[in-house]
Amino acid sequence: MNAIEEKCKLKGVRLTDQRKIIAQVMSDSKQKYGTKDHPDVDELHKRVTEVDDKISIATVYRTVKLFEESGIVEKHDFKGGKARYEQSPDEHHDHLIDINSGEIIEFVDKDIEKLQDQVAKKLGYKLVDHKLELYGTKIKK
Amino acid sequence: MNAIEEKCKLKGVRLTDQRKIIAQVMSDSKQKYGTKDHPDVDELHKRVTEVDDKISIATVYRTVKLFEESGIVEKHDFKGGKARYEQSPDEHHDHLIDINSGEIIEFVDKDIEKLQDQVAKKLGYKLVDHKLELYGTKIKK
DNA sequence: ATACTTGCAAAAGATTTGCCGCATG
DNA sequence: CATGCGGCAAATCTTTTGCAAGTAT
Repeated sequence: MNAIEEKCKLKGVRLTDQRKIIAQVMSDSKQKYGTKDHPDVDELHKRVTEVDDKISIATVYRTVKLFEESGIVEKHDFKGGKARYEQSPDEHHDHLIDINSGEIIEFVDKDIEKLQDQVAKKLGYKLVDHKLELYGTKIKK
Repeated sequence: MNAIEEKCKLKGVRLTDQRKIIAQVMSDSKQKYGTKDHPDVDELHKRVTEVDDKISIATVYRTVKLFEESGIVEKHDFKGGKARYEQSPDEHHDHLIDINSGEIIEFVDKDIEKLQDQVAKKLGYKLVDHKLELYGTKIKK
């Protein structure tokens, strides 16, 4: 059983055949597709229909939303207009997006995180969430 | 003449009556509406039609896009689905969004900026752009 | 039985575009 | 005159939803 199914069980999210397939595809996106990708709904639908071509795109939308509300997957609104998803990571990370290739590199920087907390506090706020996206071009060596 | 009109002239963007009104409304958003707001297209249209009720929402869309492509205004995709705009600031800043009130606080943190550059470089990238949004709740004292 | 799921198609919300008359250089 | 601009409505794109039928508990 993949990690997403595990979490569904844990959170009491019912696992139907369709949801299992979507869970599998999202889990696979780490292993199968080179650099871990962050597929949008269209891409997910394409992949799940390779397993079962009866699954409608509405179900994919409903399922990612359900998973997101249960904290099982994360939604990102990178530039481009379509929401993109990834399995919720064990520990938070941010993203650097290659503006030429679209490739996404994940990174963690504890110092930045700490500074964010401090900035929020200084402004009189408790930090609840944050979004950090870096956009860059590859340096040729 | 307001700052947006100035920039249009500088960049050779033709100033029609409609564009002047939109430029004025965007410039005013700093002064007139309490905390500087970052209005979406609907809100802009509402304000613009108070001056000239013939202006269509398509024109507002076309104009903010034009202004954005000329670097005169900045577009933000905060949570909420609709793009929001602000006059391009003289110096870059990031945003803290109050998740209860929707209020937006602008801030600059040079240390965070520096770290972002370093992170990108370490990953083999030249930083071209970035987006940092903090979401928080007000601390009561 | 009862409540939840799904597929389909229609609806909704944000944004863009084609067309055609109008304005501006 | 020639090119660009704006208004309107229709089109597009992503996402959501109503409904009726199917599935799981």
